[in-house]
Amino acid sequence: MTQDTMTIRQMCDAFDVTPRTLRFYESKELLFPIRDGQRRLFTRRDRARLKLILRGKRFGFSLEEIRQLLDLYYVDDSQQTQLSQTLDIAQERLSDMERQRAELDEAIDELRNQMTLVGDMLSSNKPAA
Amino acid sequence: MTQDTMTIRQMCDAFDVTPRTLRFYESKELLFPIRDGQRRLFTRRDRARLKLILRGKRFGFSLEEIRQLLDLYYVDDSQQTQLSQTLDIAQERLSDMERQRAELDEAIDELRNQMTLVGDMLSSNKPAA
DNA sequence: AGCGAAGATGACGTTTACGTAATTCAGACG
DNA sequence: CGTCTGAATTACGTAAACGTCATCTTCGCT
Repeated sequence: MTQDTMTIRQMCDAFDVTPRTLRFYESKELLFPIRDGQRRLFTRRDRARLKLILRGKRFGFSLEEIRQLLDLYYVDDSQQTQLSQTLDIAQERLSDMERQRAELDEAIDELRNQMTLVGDMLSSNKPAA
Repeated sequence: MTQDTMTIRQMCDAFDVTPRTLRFYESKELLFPIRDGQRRLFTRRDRARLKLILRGKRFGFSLEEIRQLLDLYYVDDSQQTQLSQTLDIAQERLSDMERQRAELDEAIDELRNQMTLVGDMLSSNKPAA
């Protein structure tokens, strides 16, 4: 079974990142590994967060934006007063993402068309050569 | 009617970018404004390209990646030999975008769920207070 | 002729997101 | 006990994408 905590190297292998990256994310308060002496131990929670971080990056979010999004996923009961504010942020992000999805659909269509055109140019000229 | 060419300021107003940005894009060969003396004049083609550049950025592409994509959109006949190679690049980009689209769907779903949960927490605790 | 606004041209500065040593430390092992 | 290995810390370096002066031209007016 998957262990409860992982060393930095295990994390690197599992997620294909460097130790530097993990330490950097910790310094930016995106991850909170516990310590065994001075060594970092990454918990299941850290792994879940890292997964979201890497996804966020693929979407073009900055680490700071990702940090705010992560806060939404890990809400503890002491934050109740901030919840509705957080919800507002989430609503904006959601709108952003839906806009982005619409744009992406459009862009995919355009790219497909363009590729068809280029493909036609290729196939219509080759026979002549 | 929209003019055939635009000054740098008109471009900035139209696309909400700075002059520096436009000059920078020219230096990176993303735009090719013509010159009137030493002044830049941006053509319809530059406008089309800039639109694609800004969209590409929203998708998280680097300027260099965008430059390669732009090449796909502005193919002249002298490039025939490179076309199929370009097509390969396009195919990869397309796959990337489709993967991103799938991930985005998933992320939107998760975010929606999370928001529902948080919303429930809010509405179930308020009455008690 | 003179002036102001728009634009051009360097050139150095800045932020983000790490890379890359150099050095240190702590536990494992022969 | 010496050493090797994995990891930590510190700190300087870097690429991308512009921002921000400081000059310098060049029109268009008055």
